[in-house]
Amino acid sequence: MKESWPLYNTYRYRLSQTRLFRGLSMELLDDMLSHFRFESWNKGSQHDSKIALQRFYVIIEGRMELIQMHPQTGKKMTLLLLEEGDVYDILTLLDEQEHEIIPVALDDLKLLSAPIDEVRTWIKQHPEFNKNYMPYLGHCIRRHEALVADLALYETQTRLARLILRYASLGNIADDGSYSGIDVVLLHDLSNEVLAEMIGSVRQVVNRHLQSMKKEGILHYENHHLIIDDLESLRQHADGLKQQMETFA
Amino acid sequence: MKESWPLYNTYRYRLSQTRLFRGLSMELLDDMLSHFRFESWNKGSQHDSKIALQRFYVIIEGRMELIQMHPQTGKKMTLLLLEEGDVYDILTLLDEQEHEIIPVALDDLKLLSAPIDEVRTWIKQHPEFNKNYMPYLGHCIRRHEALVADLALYETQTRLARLILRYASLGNIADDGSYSGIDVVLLHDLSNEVLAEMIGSVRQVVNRHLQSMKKEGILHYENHHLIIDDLESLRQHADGLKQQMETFA
DNA sequence: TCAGTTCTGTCACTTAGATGACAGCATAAA
DNA sequence: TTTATGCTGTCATCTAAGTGACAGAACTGA
Repeated sequence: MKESWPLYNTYRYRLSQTRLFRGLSMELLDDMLSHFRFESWNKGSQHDSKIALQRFYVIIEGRMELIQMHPQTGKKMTLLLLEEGDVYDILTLLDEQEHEIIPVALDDLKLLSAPIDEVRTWIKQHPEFNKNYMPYLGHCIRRHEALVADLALYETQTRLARLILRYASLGNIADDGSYSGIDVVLLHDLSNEVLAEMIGSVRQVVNRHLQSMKKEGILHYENHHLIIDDLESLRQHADGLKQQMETFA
Repeated sequence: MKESWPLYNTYRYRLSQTRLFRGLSMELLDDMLSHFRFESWNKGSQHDSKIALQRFYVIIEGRMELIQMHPQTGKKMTLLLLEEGDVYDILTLLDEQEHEIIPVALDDLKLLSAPIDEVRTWIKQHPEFNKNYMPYLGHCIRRHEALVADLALYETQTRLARLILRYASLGNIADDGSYSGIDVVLLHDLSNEVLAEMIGSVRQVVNRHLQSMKKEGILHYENHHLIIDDLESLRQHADGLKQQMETFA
C-alpha cells in the first residue's frame, strides 16, 4: 500500500488502535503498511479457509465470524466472533497448519491483508510487536475456554444471557449505576439463527428464550438493536440462578 | 536441580523428549535444568490454580487434567487432559493473568517445576526454544476448538466414541490393518465419572453408551484397560453415522 | 478379614431442547 | 407497487440425555 493513497492515514490510525499493532512507532507502522493491501468482502460471503495459509487479515470495519460445520448434518457452530481490530487467522500464523474453519462476513467488511510470512518475520524481529502478540493469543485461548465451559456447564437460556452480557457495551453506564437501555452493539442485526450458532443451539429455541426475557422486561429490540433494560436480572440469568428461583416461586 | 542428583540424567532425557524442550542443545538443557526442581503430586490431589502464576510445570510421569467447575451446581468439565511431556500452564506463561482452572492429578505425578519468569526469559532469549513453543501453542488451541465443535455439533455417544478414538494408540496396528485389540492407554483406569467430565455428560449416560458399544462388540475392558475390538465400527460412531444407520435397519 | 468407601450397572421418571410445520411480517429486488 | 425471499413468532411432537435411586461388585485400608 502506497503512502499516497487517499485513505492511507485512516488505515494507519485504525491499525495503530488494534490489539496487535498498538504502541508501535510510526516508522514501523509505515513499513508494515507497505506490505498490506486493501480488501473488501461482501456481507454474507463465505471464504475458503485455505486463504489463511497465504495471507493475514486485519479487520478495519465490520464483523466476521469463524464457523465450523458438521460434515453430515450441516449444523453450524460459531467458534469466534471477530470485530474491528481483530485478525484472521491467528492460528495459521502460529503453526502454518491448515485451519478448517470457515470465515463468514457478517457485515460488509473492510480488511487489510499482508503475506503471512511477512507477519511471521515481524513477530521474530520486532519485540514490541511480539509483546502485543502474546497477550492477544492468550485472549483467544481464554475465549475458547469460556465457550467450552459455557457449552458443557450451562443450559441454553443461560448461555444466551451470557452471550448478550459478554457483548453488551457496559462502558455506557453512568457512575451511579443508572442507565437507560444498554445497546448490545456487537450483536445488532444478527438473526436468531446466527445467535443460535453462537451458543450451539437452534433458531426456535433462541427465539423462545428471547421472547421469555422480553416478557420479563429484561430486554427489547429497537430497530434491530438489542437493548438491555434490566441488567441485574440478565446477570442472574447468566449465572444460571433464574431457573432455580422460579422453582421456589 | 544439581547435576549430581541420581536421576538427573533421566530427567534430562525425559525433558529432551518433550514437545517444548526437544531439539535443544545439552548445554542449554543443563542450564535450564539448574532452574528446575522435582515435585510429586498424589493421585487425586487438586491444586490451587494460583500456583501457575509463580511456577511452570513439566509432566515427567502420569496424567493431569485441567477442570472447570460450575460455581452453583458443582458440575465439572475437563478442558484438557495432559500427559507425559505436557506442561502446566501454557496460558499463564503467555499473559501472566490468573487462569481459573483446577489442575487434578489422575495418577501419582512426577513433575519438574521452574519459576515461570525464568521460562519467559527462555522464550525471549532462545529462538530454538521459541520455535517449539509456537506450534505447541497452536496444538493447544486446536484441541480447544475440537472440543467446542464436539460439544456443539455431536451427541453424547458420538462424543464418547471420538474421545476414545482420539486417545487410542493407533501406532500399534500392523501394516495390513490387522490388530488384536487396541489399548486406549491414556484412558486406562479412568472412571465413568471422569470420562463423563471429558465429554460434558454424566456417569450414567456414559455407562449406558459404553455398555451398548460393548454389546456391539466394539470394545471391552480388560483389567481396567479399555480395548478397542472393532475400529471401523468405532469410527462410524465417531462420525455420527451409526445412529442414522440404525434407523434404516 | 472385615468394614467402609467408591465404582459399576440398571431402571423408571422427567425435562430441556431439537424438529418440522406454518402463518404473518419485513426487507429487498424487479 | 408487486413479488419474492428471508426472518420471526409460535405451535405440537419427539427424543436424547439428565436425575435419583438402589443393588451388587470391587477395591482400600485398618
